[in-house]
Amino acid sequence: MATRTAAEHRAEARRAYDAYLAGCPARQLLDRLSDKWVTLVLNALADGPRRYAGLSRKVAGVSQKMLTQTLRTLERDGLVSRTVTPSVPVRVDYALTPLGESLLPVVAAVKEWADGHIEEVEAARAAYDG
Amino acid sequence: MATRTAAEHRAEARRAYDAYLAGCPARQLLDRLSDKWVTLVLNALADGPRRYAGLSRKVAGVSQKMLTQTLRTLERDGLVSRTVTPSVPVRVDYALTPLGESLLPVVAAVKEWADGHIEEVEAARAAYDG
DNA sequence: CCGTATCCAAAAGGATACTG
DNA sequence: CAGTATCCTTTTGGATACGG
Repeated sequence: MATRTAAEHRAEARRAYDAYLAGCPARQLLDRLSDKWVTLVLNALADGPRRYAGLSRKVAGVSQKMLTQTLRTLERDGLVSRTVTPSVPVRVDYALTPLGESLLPVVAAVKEWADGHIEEVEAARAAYDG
Repeated sequence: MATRTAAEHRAEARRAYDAYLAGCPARQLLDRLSDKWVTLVLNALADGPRRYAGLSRKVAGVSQKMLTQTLRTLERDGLVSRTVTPSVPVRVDYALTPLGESLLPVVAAVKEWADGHIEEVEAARAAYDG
């Protein structure tokens, strides 16, 4: 039996990790949800459908590229619906799907926690830095 | 009064956005929480304190660099405590602080949602791609 | 109005080597 | 055991220009 090098050990560990990821889609989904634009866009759709320009205003500072990219991903994942009205100019409405609605309370809770505990966090930072 | 160029408009909008961010620390905190390693490490500490190596095993695939960086940030933000026992070799324990405990249900809910809805998301993706 | 396409700078993050 | 330091690749994401 051949001696195994450290590099071979590492390569094997990495394959095992990749396999685990492939076999655990929930981990990948968790990574997806851990995106700031996802959280912000879902929260922006909390109180009803919005048009593209409306979202762009609500989620201040988001670039066209990131907004479109995030919306496409959310649509593909079944969290957001996209409705095109073929007027001139075209009108596009985004809304939470039932699946997206089921996620909303969760991401809203994250936002609320941030709102409610920012002062404690800042105090901790000041203590740590000082 | 001078005519304002498009570039100047953009620059002003960007300053306004930056100012808003500076005045809204909750937004920055939300961005922090929207980090996959943060979610994973906090969940890894859910059932009690863990040592560095233990966390490294639990959060499979995390590099030393990212684990240390995440732990330092969480410690600075007051979410995780770091306890050094000066034995030989040294022993370091990480645990959730009360503040971290208050956040745990929220991030645990995100994880649970991912676990419970991954099949629906994958079905949506298949429908979107097909 | 609602995007897409491209380029490019900045940041994230893994690999590796080394230390108390 | 629990890191730190460095290099270097990959990814992210903003700016800009253009199209249906």
